[in-house]
Amino acid sequence: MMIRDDRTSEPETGGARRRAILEIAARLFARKGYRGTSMRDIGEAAGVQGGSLYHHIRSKDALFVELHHAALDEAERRIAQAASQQLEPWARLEAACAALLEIQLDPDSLTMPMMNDFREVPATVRTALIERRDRFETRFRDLVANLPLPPELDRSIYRNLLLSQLNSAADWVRPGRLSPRDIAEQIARVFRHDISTG
Amino acid sequence: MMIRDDRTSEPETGGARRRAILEIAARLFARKGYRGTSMRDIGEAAGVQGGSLYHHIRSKDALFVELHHAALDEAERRIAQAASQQLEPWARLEAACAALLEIQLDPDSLTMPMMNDFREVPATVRTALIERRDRFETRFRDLVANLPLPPELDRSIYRNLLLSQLNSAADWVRPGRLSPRDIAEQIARVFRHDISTG
DNA sequence: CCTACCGATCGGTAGG
DNA sequence: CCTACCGATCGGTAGG
Repeated sequence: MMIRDDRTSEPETGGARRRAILEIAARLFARKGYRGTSMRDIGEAAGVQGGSLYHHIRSKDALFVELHHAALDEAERRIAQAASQQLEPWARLEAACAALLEIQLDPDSLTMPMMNDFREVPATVRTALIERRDRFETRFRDLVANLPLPPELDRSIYRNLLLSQLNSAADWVRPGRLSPRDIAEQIARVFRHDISTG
Repeated sequence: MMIRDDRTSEPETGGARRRAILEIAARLFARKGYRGTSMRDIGEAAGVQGGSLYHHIRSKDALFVELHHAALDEAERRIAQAASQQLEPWARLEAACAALLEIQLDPDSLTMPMMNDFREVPATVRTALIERRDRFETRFRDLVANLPLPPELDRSIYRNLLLSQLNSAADWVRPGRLSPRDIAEQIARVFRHDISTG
């Protein structure tokens, strides 16, 4: 997880301390969910009292939204980078899938894995999350638009199916058994349907 | 949601009252999740105080597990019934997918939609849920085993991909826009890969 | 089925 | 960054 550090500051003070706290919070949210992670949990992991965190953040809600946005920022970067290495449409799609899966399946990526359980989050937070996620998913629109799909496949549904497939992978993949690339390859094979060549 | 009524009793007393409470609780759990639904919420929806519910149930945990198991019991029945109407392997699979999707996408089915967020549930409950779900998913093993899949598709991964696809549909399908059958048809098209005919 | 309460926990704040 | 606390809410119980 890359987190911006606005202020110029000595190591382990100011912005650096804040960044460390954000990373700790991200790990906890990813593992235990929004409601399952208390401010006291975060404080304990950071070696301070829960109340002391409010020197660095405004509220639990704001913290979560900030982490979510930073996670999607980084995911977009990595996916764009991976796709740009490929020219052929299916290869581009598979590279993007592999990049997203690597993020979703890495237990230490601190990046995304919890970003799907929108229901356990307050309504105001949910609105912000969904808006950002919708923008993120737009990045897959061109990737899918360039595929030579047979006409009986609806591209909008196809894109949603692919994205939900990628996002739900963490729910069933047993860590260590299958690599993100293995899963990405199988997903690519299932989702590959050329209009001409079978 | 079908809930067993063990005792013979007059309408709206004993078992009937209990069943009504279970259905109310199932609806709330489905909409708000486990942690997002308090016993007081359930009591309010049932027209009683939260504490009064403990005359009918032992604990929130036990209530949730009971609802989960009843939901999977009914889902298994409906899926088996739908698949049995078809002979051809792909048709059987599509029928099973449509049956499961109808359950997952019906906001009033009181049946399953919340059964995926295992992370917000206590560990002891989670164990029971996962065990039951694994047994449920076994029902799809034969359906997949009978498909004439090309050898480069791993049947175990394929089955997991299909199930997670079906289970995550409720997260993105906007109710009313697409029918469960439409989604099932598109999923069937994406997942259909014959070994011989393209 | 109710009132009244328990111990625990939550997000957050005051005041230093 | 701490101590000490707030008001709210939680699952659950006692006693009727």
